[in-house]
Amino acid sequence: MPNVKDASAGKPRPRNFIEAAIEEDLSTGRFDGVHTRFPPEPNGYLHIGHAKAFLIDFETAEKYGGKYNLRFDDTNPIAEEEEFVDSIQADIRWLGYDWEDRLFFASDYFEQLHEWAVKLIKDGKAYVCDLSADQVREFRGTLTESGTESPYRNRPVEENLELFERMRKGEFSDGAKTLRAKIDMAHPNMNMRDPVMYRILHASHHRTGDKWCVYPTYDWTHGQSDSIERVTHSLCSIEFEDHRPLYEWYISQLGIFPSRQIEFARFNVSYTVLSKRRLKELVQAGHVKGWDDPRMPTLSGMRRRGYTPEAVRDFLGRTGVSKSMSVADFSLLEHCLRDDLNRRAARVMAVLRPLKLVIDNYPEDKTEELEAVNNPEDKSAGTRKLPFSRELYIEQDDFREDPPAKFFRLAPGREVRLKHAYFIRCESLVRDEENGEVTELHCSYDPDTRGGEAPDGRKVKGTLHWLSAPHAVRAEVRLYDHLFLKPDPDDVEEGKDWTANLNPNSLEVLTDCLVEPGLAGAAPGSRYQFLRRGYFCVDPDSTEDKPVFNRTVGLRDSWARIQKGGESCGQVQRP
RNA sequence: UGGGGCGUCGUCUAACGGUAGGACACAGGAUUUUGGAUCCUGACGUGGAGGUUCGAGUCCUCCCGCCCCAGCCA
Repeated sequence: MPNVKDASAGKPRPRNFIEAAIEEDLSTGRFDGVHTRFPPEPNGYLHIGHAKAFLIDFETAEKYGGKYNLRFDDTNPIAEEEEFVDSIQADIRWLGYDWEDRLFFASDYFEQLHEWAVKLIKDGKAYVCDLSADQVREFRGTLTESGTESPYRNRPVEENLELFERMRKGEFSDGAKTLRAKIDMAHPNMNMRDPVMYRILHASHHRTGDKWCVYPTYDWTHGQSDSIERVTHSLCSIEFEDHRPLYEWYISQLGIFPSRQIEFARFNVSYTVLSKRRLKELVQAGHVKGWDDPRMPTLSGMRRRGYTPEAVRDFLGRTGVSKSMSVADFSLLEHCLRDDLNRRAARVMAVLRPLKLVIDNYPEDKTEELEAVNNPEDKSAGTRKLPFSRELYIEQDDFREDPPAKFFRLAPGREVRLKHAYFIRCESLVRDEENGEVTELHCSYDPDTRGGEAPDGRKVKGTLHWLSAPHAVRAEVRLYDHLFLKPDPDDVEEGKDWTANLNPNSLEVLTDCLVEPGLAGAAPGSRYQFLRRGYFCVDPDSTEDKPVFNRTVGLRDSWARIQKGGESCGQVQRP
């Protein structure tokens, strides 16, 4: 299994409340092993919140030497599609997990579930109800008032059996009847007020086709599926806590393997939203380009953005497992990303907003090759040759005609180092006659500083990245920032909704960037560190002659912080 | 004003009834051929009030606050 481990791997992880419960079960003999499951509904793409959930399911099983299943909870044919069955598996595999031969579908248990429903009917524990959806709601009562029993509640067993059979055959229209468990309409827990077990749905299911006209509800399916698979600990999110009595009721009425449901808090991340409904809205309203838009918290979006499975797992592992409301800091994710990428990403140079620079005392027709290390954190990554010539490009913001305090970069009369190359001094500049903007810098270089070191021992405060004009390759770079302006997207003024917090600048596309010649034709998914800028990943939109890069995460930028003054930051990334 | 759950630095989390610790974030410094990385330092917390105890984040009582539930969604 995924043994790659994060920095925190060595330290003994304290036991969380789930592990404490499991150890209790093991010591009392309630269970003699641990078997878990991840039960996604194939109705959308997985996001980081789902990842947190299956990480808990899978790693908990592994910790106790047990197995885990992947089971699709496909009980609602109207919402579910084969496409998601595939994407969900791909996303889980991407994070490094393998359920081996334990891939299941709740729909595999439809026949068994039906038999059990018949048993409950025969036991007088379930009945066919003719109330409409609206009536069922009215009869259910409210949070503070108990409900009213359905007039169909005491139908004879034989009649229930016959009606249920006819429901199955499709003799009734959608919604005309339901099969309900007979529990207690006055129960303080709404879930126990005669919950619906089956609804009539003349819909085609992605796996069972048109075989069924009745489909089981979540409550009637989940616990029994766990039981069939002999899942010991059915870990789920906290909103199912008040479903537990029902989960246990069904299992005990049936007298089958008693899986235990344990709930944990849902996972949230600052500056984003994690509900399928909202994610869908972002896609449909065109706020993002699709489910795999690199700004999306979906696993497919994060993958495209260049996030590594190791960093994502590290992030998820560093955040807690508890029952209290939790919002993980996006900055922790960024930290995990930088930590991982710093060790493995090859360094290259890329100029995002080019400013031409001519070295007047460098021979016009000369080109030389300079050696550059690929990764100072990993000597085994080796070195590469970089072409250097008289005409170069540097970053626009690496030059200031009138440098502010603490600005260490290039300015008139100043000397800086070109990374891996030479010391250069700015001698003069050329302006655009119309608007007065600086369009070109003229510099001199010191041939004795080849490689970046001065024999006389003099120092420079700044080191810039650069590209040889005739050798550079054109590229498109997409810069991403938080999707929302506030840590909590719901933090809006009266009358406005979460979309008011959408960050209008979450994507900035730069089309005239330049990168090292070695990056032409880089394979989609390849990751690099653009020196002094951040970590970037090749996007699938890349073409033979024009690579496209996504900024995964910027480098920590203490200069940006100085410029911003005391104002706290972390959210604003500018190259 | 029904039921269920949850409250420890800004965030996520530790702490047999015995010095409230760590990580991220933040602030300062050292170092540096990336204003990166690395290293050092600092500031910041037990929702509140009582009670038990030599001693309470931990035990008891009351209060306050937040989240979930009235789908034939999951």
